[in-house]
Amino acid sequence: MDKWVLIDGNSIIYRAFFAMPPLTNSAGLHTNAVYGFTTMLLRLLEEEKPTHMLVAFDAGKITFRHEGYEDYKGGRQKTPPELSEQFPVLKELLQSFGIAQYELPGYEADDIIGTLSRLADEQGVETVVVSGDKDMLQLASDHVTIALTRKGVSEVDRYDPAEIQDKYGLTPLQIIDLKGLMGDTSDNIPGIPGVGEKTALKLLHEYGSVESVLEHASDLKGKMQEKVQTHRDSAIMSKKLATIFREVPLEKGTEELAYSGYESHALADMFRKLEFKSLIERLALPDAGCTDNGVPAAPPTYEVLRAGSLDKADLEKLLATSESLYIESIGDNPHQARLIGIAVTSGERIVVLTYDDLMDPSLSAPVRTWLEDESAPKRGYDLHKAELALGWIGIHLRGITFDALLAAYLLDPTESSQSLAALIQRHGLASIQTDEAVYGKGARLQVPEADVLAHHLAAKADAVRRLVPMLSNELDNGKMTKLNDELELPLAVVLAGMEKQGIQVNPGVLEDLGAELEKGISQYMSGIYAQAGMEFNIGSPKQLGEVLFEKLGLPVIKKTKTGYSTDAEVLEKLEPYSEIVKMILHYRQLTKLQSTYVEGLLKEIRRDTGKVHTYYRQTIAATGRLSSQFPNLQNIPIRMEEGRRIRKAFVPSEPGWKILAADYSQIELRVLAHISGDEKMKEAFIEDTDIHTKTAMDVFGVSASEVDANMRRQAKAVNFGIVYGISDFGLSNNLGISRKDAAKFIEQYFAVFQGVRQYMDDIVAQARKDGFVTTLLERRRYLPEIKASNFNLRSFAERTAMNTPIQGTAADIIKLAMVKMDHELRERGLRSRMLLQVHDELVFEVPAEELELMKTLVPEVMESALKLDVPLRADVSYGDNWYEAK
DNA sequence: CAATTACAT
DNA sequence: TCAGCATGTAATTGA
Repeated sequence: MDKWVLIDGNSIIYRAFFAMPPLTNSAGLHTNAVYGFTTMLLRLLEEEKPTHMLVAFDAGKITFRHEGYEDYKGGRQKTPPELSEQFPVLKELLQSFGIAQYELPGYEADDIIGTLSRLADEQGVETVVVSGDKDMLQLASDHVTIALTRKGVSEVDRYDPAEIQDKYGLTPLQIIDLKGLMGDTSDNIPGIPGVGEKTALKLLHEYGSVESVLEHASDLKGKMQEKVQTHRDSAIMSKKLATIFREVPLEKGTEELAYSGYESHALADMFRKLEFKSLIERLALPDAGCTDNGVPAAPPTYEVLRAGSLDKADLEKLLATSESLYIESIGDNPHQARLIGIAVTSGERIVVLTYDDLMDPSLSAPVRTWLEDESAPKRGYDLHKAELALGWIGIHLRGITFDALLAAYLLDPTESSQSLAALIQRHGLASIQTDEAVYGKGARLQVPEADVLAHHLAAKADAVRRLVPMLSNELDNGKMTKLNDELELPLAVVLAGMEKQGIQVNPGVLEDLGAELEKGISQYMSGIYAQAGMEFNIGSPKQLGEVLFEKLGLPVIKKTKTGYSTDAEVLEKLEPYSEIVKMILHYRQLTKLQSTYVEGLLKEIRRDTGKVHTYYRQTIAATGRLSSQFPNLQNIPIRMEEGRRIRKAFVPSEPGWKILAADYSQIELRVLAHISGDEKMKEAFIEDTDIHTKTAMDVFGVSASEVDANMRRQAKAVNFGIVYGISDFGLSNNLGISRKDAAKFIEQYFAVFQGVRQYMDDIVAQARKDGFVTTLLERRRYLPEIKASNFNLRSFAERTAMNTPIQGTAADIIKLAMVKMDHELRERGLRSRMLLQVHDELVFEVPAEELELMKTLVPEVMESALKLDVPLRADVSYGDNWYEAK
């Protein structure tokens, strides 16, 4: 079976250029676009295994489209020279790959591809068209799928006609009509001014084509009719321009597109010229001067030793001079992860112990001693996870001095992958085998034979050894060394301690609650069935939608991509129409509590200890917050009484002890007051007044006694909005007022808190200038999209620029408090234990005799964690369980 | 595996 | 004109 892959060369190289960071070889030649293109090619070759392949290019500037419309592609930015110089390089590279390329004067790449895809259709050949241009969707058919690049170049979304129908409700050919109506700024196709994608789709769903829309123009309402009438010609011309010409007189036969694999030497030479070292290794291409084919690239320079092959003294010596270690465990939940081996490097010597080796005291005694030796420095990757995996088999990891995962997270917390493989790639190190290749995946996951495992772990430990100095250096450049060494690294140890300690959960409480919930659920269920007049799966939004909107004929408020929306917001609006709606809301509430919190939590309780052990992830949230998994203990209900009762199940693990909780009051607004320096806001906190009331007073210009509940509520919403990076739309949604009123509100707010406005303006400007924002402790977040031309992307980045320093600094502060608190507990020899962190709250279990001390110590530590221009405040409470500690 | 929904701060 | 408030995890459904 033949398989064709047709690539829109211009489109892809353009995308690649803008998606990749700048890259040059030592001769100063820019190579980023070619590099991006190449990675995409390699992926396609692997995934599609084409028998025929073609990269089509636009030839020259003038095409037949200019004959009717001179401004076609007018107003386009000139191609930057950094990109132009890469075109000839790409063409040369394609030659080395042995991939056909084609261009024809007077036609665009689209037309060439359109013509070939028509041939493919006629001959029934499976074909994939690769482009960054949505126009190409018009070529989709039973045999032709369109792969559109998504965010960068290596990721693509594939579309066949069914998916186009799903996404747009259009046939492939109607994509042309879509363009005819909405136009395309990048090609300077006008369409109908004022008609965007939404409107165009609505029209097409109604009338089917541009021509039909024009015919029925008189049916349209007011403004819309006017627009369509005045721009009839434009619409027709736009449609013509958007139509891909599929009858190009090709001079090439399809047999010339045959692809039979690349010749390693030619490709290797090309890659060397471009200095794509990682690709040479990835494809195991031959070294220069190496005559025969298939010689593996750059063999590892290190020596892999098994524990058994070293005598004790030799092993101890190696450990004493260790540079890095890698500890491997398999499984998502580190508390249940299976430890499978450890590798320790010292220069070019790497010793590996498998799990069995580690369980054999005669082999592993020195290693165990070393792992637990606080004074023996350890540099590794994800040692937090490792500490847990080791902890559960009775080995206490001590002396962590560097963690490549943490460092990578600090360097760029939004990077999509912080996996070791990704770090290796980003730093241009020799790539290693994927875990999937070594361990398999899913059901076939298994630990390989010891020798294979040893080599894999050695490769990882070696990579860590090479990464440490690079990452360290990068931290230094970003002024984050202190943040790393004094906050995140110590915190990782504190977290592991809290997690190993766990929190006691009383299953009886949950079971009783579960039984009660069950009763309520079945009552609501029968009520809902009765109202609906049928039984159906209430948990299925699809079935629920059918019942509500078709059977019962309730008005449709909002739609999702797949059907009717049935979220709480919609249901609340539907409440007046039918009794059933309220029952559904209650039913949802109860089933959520039942499945997530009662059943979910019960499943996580350890049989032996009666505790749950969450896992705090320190390298996930872009702002620096922690996240919690297995189970998530950061979203246990509190607002609604029914849910709040879940907290009664969280109890002290020793008789007579209490649960003590302390939470920061308004930490984010205090942080904002500090970093913005806004005098009014600082004053509010210094005087310790209720911030929302104070805001209401100032914004509405009334006295404290005149602030009613509604005014305070609105002020509170504005304060929240401010923290999130406010927009009039967001606020209007939240308060249920018009956008205009919301805008007025914000204006009044800023008139009062001028320092806040100044801060918001400054931080966005700064983000635009530097490309990133920072917290008080220099935690960094990059915001490349702040320069995007797309309004949504840019707005999102702007809000993030406003929010991240606030939320991130709040995260810094509580992390500091945790490290200090841990220190205090040890220093003072207290038995109290820190158990949980919930963003602005810390939870402890405390023996009776320490209660009085802890009631003052905990808030003291929290409030003094970081000195700001406004005081920090923490409120303490305690009780026999988490519910009582309120 | 993506989409929807809902819980927390 | 368009579109739309920050950060997460988890359960469930259904392709």
